[in-house]
Amino acid sequence: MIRLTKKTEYALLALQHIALSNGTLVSAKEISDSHGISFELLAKVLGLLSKSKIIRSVQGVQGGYILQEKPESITLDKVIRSIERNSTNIVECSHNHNENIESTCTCQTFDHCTIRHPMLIIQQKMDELFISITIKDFLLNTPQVHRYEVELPF
Amino acid sequence: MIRLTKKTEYALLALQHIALSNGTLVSAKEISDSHGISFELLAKVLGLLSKSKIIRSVQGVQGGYILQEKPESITLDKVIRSIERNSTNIVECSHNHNENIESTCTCQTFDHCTIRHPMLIIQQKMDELFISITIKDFLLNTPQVHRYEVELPF
DNA sequence: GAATATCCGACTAAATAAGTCTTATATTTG
DNA sequence: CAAATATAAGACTTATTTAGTCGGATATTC
Repeated sequence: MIRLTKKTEYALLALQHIALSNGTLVSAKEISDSHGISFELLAKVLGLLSKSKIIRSVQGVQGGYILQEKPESITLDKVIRSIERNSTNIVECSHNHNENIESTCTCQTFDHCTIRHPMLIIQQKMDELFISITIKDFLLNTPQVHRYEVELPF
Repeated sequence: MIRLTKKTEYALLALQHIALSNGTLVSAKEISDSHGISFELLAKVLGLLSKSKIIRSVQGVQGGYILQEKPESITLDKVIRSIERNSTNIVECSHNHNENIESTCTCQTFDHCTIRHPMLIIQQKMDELFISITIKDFLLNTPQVHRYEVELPF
């Protein structure tokens, strides 16, 4: 199946929630409760988003998460690359085809692969699509509409 | 991961191979041998492509497969829908969101899902992308270039 | 009738995804 | 300082999906 993982889904849900929270810190608990999703799994996802500097975390009582980038600069591409193991590659070898790194490719037909070129084109178009979508697209046409009222870190 | 399955990869490989075979019947063995892939798995894939009328099969000695549609009308979308279990849905519920069928959706937040709308947009754009790519795109810039020499069934 | 090829379903194994649990660390509040 | 709350991180288990294999049936040609 061509499918975003639950982790990525939770990431988008969380980023939307945080973006709509008027620049205040939001805890993992608040997000998991309000969407009825696993707290532990969400926490892991938030950890990954922190590590890739999309959000910033504050520990301790009254701690939580806040965006570290503008919603319109957080692309779906960035989110997926933060969360999913093999980023956005649609076939096993596309990273080898793409970049000139030493191959750990198990594809037996690599040397005479006849679909390498068209696959690269598809890969490129998917990347473009994922780059064109941002968290800003998750803020309109949603149940709540909020506005930033406090100073944000960007 | 966002990834086409090996089955879909094999389907594209096979369709390219058949399209380049001058309208003659091609056996599963020929395709699996020439690309070094599992014969059994490929045979299964070819069965699915036959069932969805993308190719036509002929049993018996000298049997094999032939395209039943023009390369430019065999879209990646059609291929994926023939092969992959849940077609091209990027999240579990997008088919429920899309069509008005009775939901078997396990998503707990369905009734108040805040990312439903943007997800649908993404789904649509991916569908458009997959429809825009056809087997014709797999016939240029490949190692071999052939031309149809015999009458084809379309 | 033998050889070759598709057809089809059951089955196994490997890989990935999803979810849980535990412990550690940081920060605020009383 | 101690308790409470929140993130951080890694090990672990379970479920689901994907990949691959096997065996037997059917159709066609020679």
